[in-house]
Amino acid sequence: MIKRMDSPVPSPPNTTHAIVDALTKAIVEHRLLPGAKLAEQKLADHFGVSRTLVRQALFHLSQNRLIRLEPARGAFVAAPSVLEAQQVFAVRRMLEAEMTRAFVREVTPAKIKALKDHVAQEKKALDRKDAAAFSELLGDFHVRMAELMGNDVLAQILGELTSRCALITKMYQSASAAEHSYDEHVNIVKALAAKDEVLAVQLMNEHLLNVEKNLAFDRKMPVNDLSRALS
Amino acid sequence: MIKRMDSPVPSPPNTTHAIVDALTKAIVEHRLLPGAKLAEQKLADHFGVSRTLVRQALFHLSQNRLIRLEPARGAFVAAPSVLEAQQVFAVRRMLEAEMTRAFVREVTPAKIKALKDHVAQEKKALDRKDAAAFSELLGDFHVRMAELMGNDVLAQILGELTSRCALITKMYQSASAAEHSYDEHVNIVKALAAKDEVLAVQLMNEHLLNVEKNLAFDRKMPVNDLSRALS
DNA sequence: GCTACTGAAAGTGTATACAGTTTTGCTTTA
DNA sequence: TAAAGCAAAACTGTATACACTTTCAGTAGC
Repeated sequence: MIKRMDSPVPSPPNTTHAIVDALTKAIVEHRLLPGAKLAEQKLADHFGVSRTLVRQALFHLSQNRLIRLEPARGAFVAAPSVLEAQQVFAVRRMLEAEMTRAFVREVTPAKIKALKDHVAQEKKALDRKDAAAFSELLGDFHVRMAELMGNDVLAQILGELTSRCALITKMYQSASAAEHSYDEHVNIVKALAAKDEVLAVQLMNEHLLNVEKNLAFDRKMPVNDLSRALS
Repeated sequence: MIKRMDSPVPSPPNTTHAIVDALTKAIVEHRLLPGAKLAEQKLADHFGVSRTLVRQALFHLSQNRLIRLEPARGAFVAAPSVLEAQQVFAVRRMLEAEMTRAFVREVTPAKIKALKDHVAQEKKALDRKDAAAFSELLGDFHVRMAELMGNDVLAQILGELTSRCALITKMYQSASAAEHSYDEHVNIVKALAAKDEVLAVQLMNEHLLNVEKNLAFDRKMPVNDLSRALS
């Protein structure tokens, strides 16, 4: 039997993880809307497993704050409040300002190239109007920076925060406000390549503030149903 | 079936959470040493519940990185590598530098008083040589700052990071290096009260660097057994 | 017509059963 | 004696069973 060499953060190819991924994707891509109920048996039927594995997946998602578990009532897609959204963004600004500073200090051509490649992917998704891929890539840009710094802990935390932001953004974003983000990423990479620490940090900070400011914090989101979203 | 009323936690929201808390405490207080195996049935017997609840608790702990889950082999108390320890501290420095900056900007007498009260508690634990309580209070100082800023997201992330640091510190700390931390907390609070942003940030940064520098990154920790640690 | 009850249906929380894997300890063999 | 092999024990992974709670439809009462 063959033993796999797993990456530092174990991403087992087990069923639970597959369910987590599928649900995460459905939630951040807004196929499952905030407030939607996630009934265990229905999910179990859909994925062809028992409730046991579904429950494990739901626990994971609740720790990532993508769903809410209400005792004896079940799991619901999270509907982050305005306050929570602002707190998430505040934490991201704290983390990413310092991350950007540190990035400039140990920047290399290879790292810049990796970021440019990523931004190029963003452009492609934007051009072909693939909103879902584009949105995911926008979040991944920040995770990519953390990975390039070689800090797995940072990358994981940022990954969780960007997932939450994806949900928040989808909930509150006024139409087509995301396109500016691409340009801002381009400018951030330029500043990083020029090793301009002050500018890079400022651009990153403004970028995050812009994303937050473009949210329309006065929406009410509807609830939709489960089987359609996953099919 | 017999429901046990556990003395330490008066009214836990649910049983799983009580198990998580008990194990977290045992791990960060080093009654369970890194590498120790956590067998599900033994834990279930100890807590008087079925394996189901124990498994839920173990999942939570693995997401907090306090334990490692190896497929088909079971759960083991985490033994953070030197690299991981450095990454955790790096993230804390990033977060807490900015947190300190923000704290100074919206400091109030009430917040200073809260921090002074906390530091006083640290002193009491130090004086009565209660190492476990002292260690926990040292971590809580940073979480308390986040809470006082009213940012729950930040507080939760810092809580997880300080838990990991508690484990790391216990693993690698050379004897009695923790006492400096108390003095450093005192000085940080002074700088915050004086609204000296630059000094406060510098002190916080140096404090975190000191904690990290005092670690002896050349230890090997033994493995111990389960039933004794929880009794 | 509208609210208050009631019982069935659906759903969650926990325990248990069972299959497959790993570990262990004994026995065999060179 | 030490290494290899093998079977039993222990343990994990998943499914299922069952008790208890919530939800909901339908009915009685006003």
